[in-house]
Amino acid sequence: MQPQKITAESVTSDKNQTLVEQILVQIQESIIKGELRPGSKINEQALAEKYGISRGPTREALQQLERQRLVVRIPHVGARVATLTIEELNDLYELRSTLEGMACELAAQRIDEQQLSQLWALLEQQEADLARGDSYFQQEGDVDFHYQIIQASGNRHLQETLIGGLYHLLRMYRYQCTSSSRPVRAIAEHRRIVEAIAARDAELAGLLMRRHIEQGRQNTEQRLRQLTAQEASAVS
Amino acid sequence: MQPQKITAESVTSDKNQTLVEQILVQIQESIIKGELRPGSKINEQALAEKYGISRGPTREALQQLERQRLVVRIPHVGARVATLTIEELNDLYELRSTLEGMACELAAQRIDEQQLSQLWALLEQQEADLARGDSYFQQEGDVDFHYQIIQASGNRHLQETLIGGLYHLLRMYRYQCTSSSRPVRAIAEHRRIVEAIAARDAELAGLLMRRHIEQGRQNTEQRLRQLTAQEASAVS
DNA sequence: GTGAACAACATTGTCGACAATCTTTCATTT
DNA sequence: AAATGAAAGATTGTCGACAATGTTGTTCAC
Repeated sequence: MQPQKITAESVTSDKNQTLVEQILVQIQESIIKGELRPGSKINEQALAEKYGISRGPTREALQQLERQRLVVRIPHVGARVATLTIEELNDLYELRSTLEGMACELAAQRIDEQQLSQLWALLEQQEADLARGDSYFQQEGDVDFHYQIIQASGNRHLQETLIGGLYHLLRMYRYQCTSSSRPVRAIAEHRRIVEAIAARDAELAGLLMRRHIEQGRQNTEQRLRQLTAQEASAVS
Repeated sequence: MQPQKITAESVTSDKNQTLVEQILVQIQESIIKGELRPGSKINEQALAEKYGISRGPTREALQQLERQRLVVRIPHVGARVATLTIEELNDLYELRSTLEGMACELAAQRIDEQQLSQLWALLEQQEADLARGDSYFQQEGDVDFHYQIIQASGNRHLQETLIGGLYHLLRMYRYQCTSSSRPVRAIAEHRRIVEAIAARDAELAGLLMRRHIEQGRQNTEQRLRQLTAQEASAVS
C-alpha cells in the first residue's frame, strides 16, 4: 500500500475526521506489517512529508502510537518503532491472558442475545473460511472474534485497555511472527469458548480463553525464535 | 497551590525536562484534587496562558491526560475533565482488582530480597503513621504500597497499564471520595498481603489483594453516593 | 411566543518558522 | 593511532498566526 496523500477529495469523501486520525491508521498498518521495520528510527519531518502534512499532526499521531505501544519516544531524541523481543512477548501475553480471561468471564455473564447470535455467526464464518483454506480472512476473523468478546464484557475500561492499548502491538507480533499452520485447532477452541459463553459458564469460558491464548503465545514465541535466529545469522 | 509559571530558573533548576512533562504533573494534580471540577470544559488557550506557555505543549499534555483517563477529548469540540460516576467506578475497580491481583501473584513469585525488605519497611512506616494518626501520609503510603507491589511484579506491560493508564484516575476517585475512616482495617490487610508475598504464596497473595481492593471499592462507592446525592439536592 | 435560519463569535486544527538539544564530523592532542 | 573536544549539521521542542469547525445570539417567519 502506497502512502496515501491527503487530497481535497479524500477529505470530503472520508467523513472529514481530523488529519491525525487519518494518518494514524496508515502509520499503524505500516508498523504492524513491518514496512517500518522494528527498532528503526522515525523522522518526524520525513514522515510528515510522506503524507503531505505538517509536523504538528505527525507528532500527535506518534504520541498516539506510543500509547498503543507501537512506538517508543525519548524526549529530545526521537521516536523508534517498537522492537519485538521474547521477553516482551511473554509479558504481553501474560497480561493479555489475564485480561481476555476476565473479558470472557464477564461476557458469559452479561452477553445479550443479539451479541451472542453475532458471535455464533462469526464462528460459522470462520469455520467456513477454514474449510475453504482462506488464510487472510482467518487472520481478520480471529481479531474479530476476540474483539466481539471484549465488547460483550461491557466493561469500558477493560475494552479501552485491551483495544486501545494492547491490541495493535499484539497484531504486530502476530502479523510478523505468524505461522499460519494452526487454524484448525484454534477454531475448535473458539467453538468451545462460544459454547461455554452460551451456557453462561463464566469460569469455564475464562479458563478456555486463557488456555487458547497460551497456545497462541507458544506458537508466536516459537516463530519469533526462528526469525531472530535467522536474522542474527544473516548479519554475519 | 498556584499555577507555577515556567521561568528561566525553574527550567535550569528542574532537570530541564520538556515543557509538557513539567505542566503535565501540575494539571494532573489540579484535576485529581478537583481544582478543575469533574465534567468542566478545558479551554486550551486559557490553560496555556495560565502556565505561561503556548498551545502546542498544552495540547500534548491534554492528550497525555486523555491516555490517563483524566480527560475526555472530542474532535473539534474540546476537552473536558473526566466525570466520576458509580458505573465507571465499578468498571474501574473491577479491572483494578484483576490487574493488581495478578501483580500480587507475580510479585509473590518474583520479588527479590531488597524489594521485599523495602516493602516491610514501608509497612512498618504505615503502621507507625497510623498510630500517630497522620492521615496525609496514610494516603501517600497507600499509593506507595500498591506501587511497590506492581513494580515487584516485573511485568513491564502490567506496570505501564496500571501506573500509566489507571492509577491517576484511581487517585482522583480516592482523593475526592475518601472517607478517611478505614485505615486501621486497611493496614491490617496490607500486613497479611506482605506476609503472603514473603511466604511466596502467590495464590493467597492475589486473593487477599483482590479482597482488599473490593473493600476499597465499597468504601469509595458509598462516599460517592453521598456526594452525588448531596450535589443533587444543592442544585434544587 | 416558539422555532428555524443566519450571522457573529469563540475554539480547535493545521501550518511554517525559530529556538533548544542532540548527533556527527573533523581537527587536535597525547 | 586512539581519544578528546569543538564546531557544523540534523532533529526535536516551542511558538504565533491563520484556517476550519463548532457554538452562541439574533432576527425573522409562522
